[in-house]
Amino acid sequence: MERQVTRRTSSAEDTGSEMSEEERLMDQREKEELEQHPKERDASRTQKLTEQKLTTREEGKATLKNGSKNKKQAADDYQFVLEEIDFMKASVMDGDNFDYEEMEDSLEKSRAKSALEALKEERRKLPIYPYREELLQAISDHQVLVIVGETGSGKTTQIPQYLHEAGYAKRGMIACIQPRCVAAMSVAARVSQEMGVKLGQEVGYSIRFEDCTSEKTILKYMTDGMLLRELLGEPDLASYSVVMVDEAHERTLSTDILFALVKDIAQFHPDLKVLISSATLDAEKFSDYFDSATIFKIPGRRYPVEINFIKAPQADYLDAAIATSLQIHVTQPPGDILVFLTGQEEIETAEEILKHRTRGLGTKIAELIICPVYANLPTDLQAKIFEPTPEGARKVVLATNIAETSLTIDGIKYVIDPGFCEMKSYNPRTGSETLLVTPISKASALQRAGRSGRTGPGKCFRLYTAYSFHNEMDDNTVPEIQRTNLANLVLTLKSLGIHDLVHFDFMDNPPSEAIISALELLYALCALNNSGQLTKVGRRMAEFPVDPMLSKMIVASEKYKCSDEIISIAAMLSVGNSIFYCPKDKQVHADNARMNFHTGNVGDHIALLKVYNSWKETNYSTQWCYENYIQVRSMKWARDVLDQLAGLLERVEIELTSNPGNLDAIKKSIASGFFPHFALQQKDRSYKTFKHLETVNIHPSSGLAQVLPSWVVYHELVFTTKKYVRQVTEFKLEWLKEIAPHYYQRKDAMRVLWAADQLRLADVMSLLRLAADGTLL
DNA sequence: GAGCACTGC
Repeated sequence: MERQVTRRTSSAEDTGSEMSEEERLMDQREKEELEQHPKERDASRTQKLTEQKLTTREEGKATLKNGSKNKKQAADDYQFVLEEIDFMKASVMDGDNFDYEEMEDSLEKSRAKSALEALKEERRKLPIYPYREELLQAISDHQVLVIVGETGSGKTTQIPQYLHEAGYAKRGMIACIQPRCVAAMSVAARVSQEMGVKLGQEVGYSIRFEDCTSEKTILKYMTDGMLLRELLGEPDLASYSVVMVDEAHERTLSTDILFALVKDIAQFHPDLKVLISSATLDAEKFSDYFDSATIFKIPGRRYPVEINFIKAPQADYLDAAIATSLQIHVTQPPGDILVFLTGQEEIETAEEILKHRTRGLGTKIAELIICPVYANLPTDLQAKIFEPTPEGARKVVLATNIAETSLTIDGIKYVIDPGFCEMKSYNPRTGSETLLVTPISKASALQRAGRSGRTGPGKCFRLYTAYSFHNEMDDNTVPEIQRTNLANLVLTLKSLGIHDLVHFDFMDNPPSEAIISALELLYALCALNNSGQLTKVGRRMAEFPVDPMLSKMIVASEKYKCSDEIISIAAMLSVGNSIFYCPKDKQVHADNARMNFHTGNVGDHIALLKVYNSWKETNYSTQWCYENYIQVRSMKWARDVLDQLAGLLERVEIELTSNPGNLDAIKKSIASGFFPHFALQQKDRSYKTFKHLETVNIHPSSGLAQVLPSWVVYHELVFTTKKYVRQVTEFKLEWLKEIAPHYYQRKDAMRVLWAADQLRLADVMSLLRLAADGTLL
């Protein structure tokens, strides 16, 4: 039943001989400079690097202008080791065993005939088309099928249609699960066109904040989280005949849970068909997990991509990436360049250096248009990457991982892959998150390389050695379930009635400490009782699509009569760290604008509330956002979340009450959810966390970073260059008795007294009093 | 004195 993708292999050496003389010269120059300035990557690098570049690159100009000597040696000194990786050759496969006229007749009537003709022609040209019958047979023969479909095979748009044409929709909806909502929307739109029906009718999509389906819907494209939420109301998926999990290799937290639940459901519902569609090498793993499910392979349509590894390891990948971009620009045929960098800061640095260097070269080289792109970049600036490159110019896109899966840019012919990305991992012991520059996996490297071969043959330049690739890089990225806080996942599973989490059949087990600390947290929040059952509080909390400490804060706001303020704060916090936009060149202005919301040192939570309310007062003005360096996109998202939370309040019968003047009530509600996140100030401006005795600092972006109250409650603890607490609000120790007497014990008070350095006398006294007067057990 | 990417009845 397995199909092998046809592969094309060819000699690995030939590109080396295509190097032009200029290229060799550039190479030589770059290498000399790299050797002269070996640099380690460190936190303060940016400044240094920029300064250095601005001076040393002047020499590069001279060399290029004069041309010069020693070409042979240059060629020997610096060259890429070339190795060709094989991809499917672009081909049009024919084969015609399917009657489209018949399909048409059975579909809705209202449609443009000629447009449909063109679409059906396109459908037939997709690589998947010749496999239609065989695929349908396989689905009919097996309840679970793993489908390996390369990019461009047409699996996402065609398989649900094939299933519909084969009559599966008569038994229930055909769900196609996507990891991203843009994909769900755009694919649904495309499929509705192909079927000649109106979007939202037979073909629809369902994503957060938008349910574009109707009674008639038979093909439903939806996000993974959406199906998970639906499962809470319909645990047996009775309204579906087929669930196809697309892009399963991305392994989001939600899809990992879905795998386990769907596997379980399938055992009791033999009529439910399960399709797992994965693009990469881990099909075997999916097959094993689903009890040796059959694997069905479909070739894709992609152009060959030539892979080049660097010969010797580079001291600094950013340096090497910039050098390589310029080298490509000067020596290679037209085609845009995509460079994968780790973050905003790095992209801004690279942009500055590139601008300076190309300016230095003046008219000696063709125009190089530099386009930065990262998730936090305002939408209007992001749009620049999609503008067509003018004749004679070349575009270089400096992107984060956003370009690996989320954004597709046409016209990219060259990919530069330094082999790193910034990744979050979670320490369940301390509850801290770490943001770390990490080597990417082989799967990720393949994905990146593939970005150059979408519209024509491409080239990928990897800034690491072939040896590193084969011997040092992991095959796959560690799945999210193994590097994230599981409190929300555990709450979801508990509300589905799954209690034995340690023996739960995950595809990759999360660390048991992560499950245990999640259970401990839920117990501390009173969401679970002694026997691990969901309490009434827990059931209410599970209704809210936010992390448990946030949902507890919301539930607690009922008591303090400030649910209105609290859901606004929760909505703003759930947007994450992207409310404020701080471009490097306007940092002072942006910082000033941000500090305007901190008057009165009310703390970051209440500052967020002020931001939201101020925006609301301007009638949700975009202009206001620009003036205040605030991301419009984030604010709109917060508004949608807020609407949703308000609706859910009603559902769990919590009255929407406002108590704007009573800041203490708001702070107490926050603390009711976040009491595990208390910290005490030490004399050296750092803080000691009450429970885990971690030494932390208030994040410099906080309004309280200079104020330093004795006691704070924080939203999150992130470990970047230091351990920072972000989103901080003052808390009064005497509130502890009211809020979390069950959580902190006398021994915690004594331990923090013992562990903290140079406490203020007043704080020592308060702690002793707390331990002595019976407040703490 | 700091900043990966997604996403949720």
